[in-house]
Amino acid sequence: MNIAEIAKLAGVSSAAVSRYFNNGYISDEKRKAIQKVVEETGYRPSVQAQTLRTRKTKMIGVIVPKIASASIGSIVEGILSVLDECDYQAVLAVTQNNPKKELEYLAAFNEKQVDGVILIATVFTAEHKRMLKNTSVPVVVVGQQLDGHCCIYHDDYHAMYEITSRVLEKGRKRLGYIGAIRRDKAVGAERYRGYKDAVCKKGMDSLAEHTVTADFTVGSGYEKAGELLEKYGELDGIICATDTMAAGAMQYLFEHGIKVPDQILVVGHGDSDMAKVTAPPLPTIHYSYEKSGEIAVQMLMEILGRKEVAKKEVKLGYHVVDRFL
Amino acid sequence: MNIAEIAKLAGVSSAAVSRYFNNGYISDEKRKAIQKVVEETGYRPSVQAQTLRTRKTKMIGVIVPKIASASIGSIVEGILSVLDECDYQAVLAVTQNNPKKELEYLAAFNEKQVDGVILIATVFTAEHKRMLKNTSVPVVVVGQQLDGHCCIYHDDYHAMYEITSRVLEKGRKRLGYIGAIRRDKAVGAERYRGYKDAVCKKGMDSLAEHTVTADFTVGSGYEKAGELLEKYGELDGIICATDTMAAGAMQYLFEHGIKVPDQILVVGHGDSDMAKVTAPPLPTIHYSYEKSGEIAVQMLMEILGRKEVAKKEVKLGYHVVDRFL
DNA sequence: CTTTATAGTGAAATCGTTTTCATATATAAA
DNA sequence: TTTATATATGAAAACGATTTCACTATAAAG
Repeated sequence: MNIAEIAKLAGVSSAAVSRYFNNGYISDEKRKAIQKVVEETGYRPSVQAQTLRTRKTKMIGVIVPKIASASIGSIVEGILSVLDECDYQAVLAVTQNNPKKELEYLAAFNEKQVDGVILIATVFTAEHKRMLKNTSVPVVVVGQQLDGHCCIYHDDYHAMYEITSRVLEKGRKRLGYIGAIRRDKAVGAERYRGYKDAVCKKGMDSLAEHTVTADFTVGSGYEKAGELLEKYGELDGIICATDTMAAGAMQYLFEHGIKVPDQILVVGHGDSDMAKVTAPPLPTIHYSYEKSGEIAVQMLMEILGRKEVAKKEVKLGYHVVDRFL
Repeated sequence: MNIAEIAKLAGVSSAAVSRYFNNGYISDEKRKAIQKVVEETGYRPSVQAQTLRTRKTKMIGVIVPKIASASIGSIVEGILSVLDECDYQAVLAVTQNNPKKELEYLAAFNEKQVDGVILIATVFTAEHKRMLKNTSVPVVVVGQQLDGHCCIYHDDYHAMYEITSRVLEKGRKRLGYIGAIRRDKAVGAERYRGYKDAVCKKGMDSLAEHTVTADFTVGSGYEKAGELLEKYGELDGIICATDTMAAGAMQYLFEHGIKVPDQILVVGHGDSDMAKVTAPPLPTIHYSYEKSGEIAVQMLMEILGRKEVAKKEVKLGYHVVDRFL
């Protein structure tokens, strides 16, 4: 059942049928005739033929490091909801934090499989940047600030600065920090910088060194909490770069009979469900993950609409989820 | 840069170039010539043209109720990893548990946008079944048993039966159950049936009525735990149909100063990270979610390979994550 | 009564492949 | 020497839409 057959049945040319579906010039008379045939046959134009001819796939590539993650899941949820409104679809690629796969997918999408790409990556290498320069499809980066590119990210620095300051204001004097790899600019570098600046501001510069690096899992949070306590002795506060790692740390403290928050105050970052269900629940930072996904799509649609590619950065705010006693 | 230009540059016909890419008859001489030109130009065949001609999209539609969920995230992760190996891509559709959207996406995918569909749904209505009967693309259902369809699911009944029995064997006598809507066959009906049969087996039939229904969120687990205690008085055990709801219940008990497990033993279902980070961590049931996604893809590939559509059911096992003292 | 603009139309070209078909050559078997 | 078989090839016909182009018919303007 193709456009030619429909045209024949309706007694018109296939051009007319095409116009019927694309609001071109067409008389009421023919419109009616075509409508009738279309309804009777249940005909739908072939998406692949349209794609070949128009060079528009109505698809957006979404590249993520992993999908079984609360924050990324929320971003993707936001992306999909707006994409659905815009009548676009998402093809999803998971890189498992493998930079090679990241570039591979970027290249594949760039080979004109999709109209645009939303990239959620943790680490941007020189090669990433090189490749991003030479893409022919528009790319929007989410979760990381990246000079010269469309991106939408959170104010990691001030968020961490503020929550650390609040912990210090509670009178905690011996903090430790469980962070992420520094090459991850947002989660690794910026959040640590916020922590560091906050402690230094109070003249407690030595605390800036009380730091270990975990890998985003509960297990690593558990392990690194132990390492932290072993290395730096008696702490009265642990600041974590993510809720997941904070929850792991909580588990360690629970198992070792250390009272939270009496002995050690633990704070997370991200406001995931996990921060809600530890005992006690964790103070944390709320980011609008879903919103960031939505904005990313809106930005992409804007770019796809007018051909001018206005490089734009959007920095989103945060708020402290204040569960301090 | 299309196949004709490459053909001209290499001094061959476009058929030869096509054969070059599809392992058809071709002489070494011409193969070399074509390879040279392809490398120089960086030519890649147009996916859309191939799709139009071959009617194979190399895409699988994946329909999920939500993506920001630990279990679904794992399934999707499994799906994507195998899909990647098979050189397929996934187009992801999130229905937000809206059955209308579910059918909508199913219809859209069926309109020949994808080669196959993996459907993760919670509730199957008559309309679902009717639509599934008339699909032209193969569909594999994950997480639910569905007569007459390819599906892969877990042994929810025996899992819940076993963990409930274990709780009873620990001497707990007054259980309560936080379940999900019964229309969700796997999580709602089967798990409840396991609970019921376990308590009845011990002659404690009245416990089968100690039940409330929550909606998969932490908040609802919290709320319904309160309701359960209010309605049925002093309980010494709470069995939950999901970890998330169990974690919510834990939060309620923590806030109300009820000791777990001394006063009330709480168990979850699903072995998510959330069950690891409550204090104490929750006994739960482990399912191989990722594996189920992998198998779903393998099954789909098998169907796509040979044209015979062998309706197949796969029931996966479980194991108890034994955190009982 | 021309000229001009506008709405409406279909034939045919185009998008970039794969695949059928007809044919040619080289090798093996009879 | 003939016949059968396997390997190799390109021209041309799909696949199913959109869009350009040339052309009417009608209305409005001069």
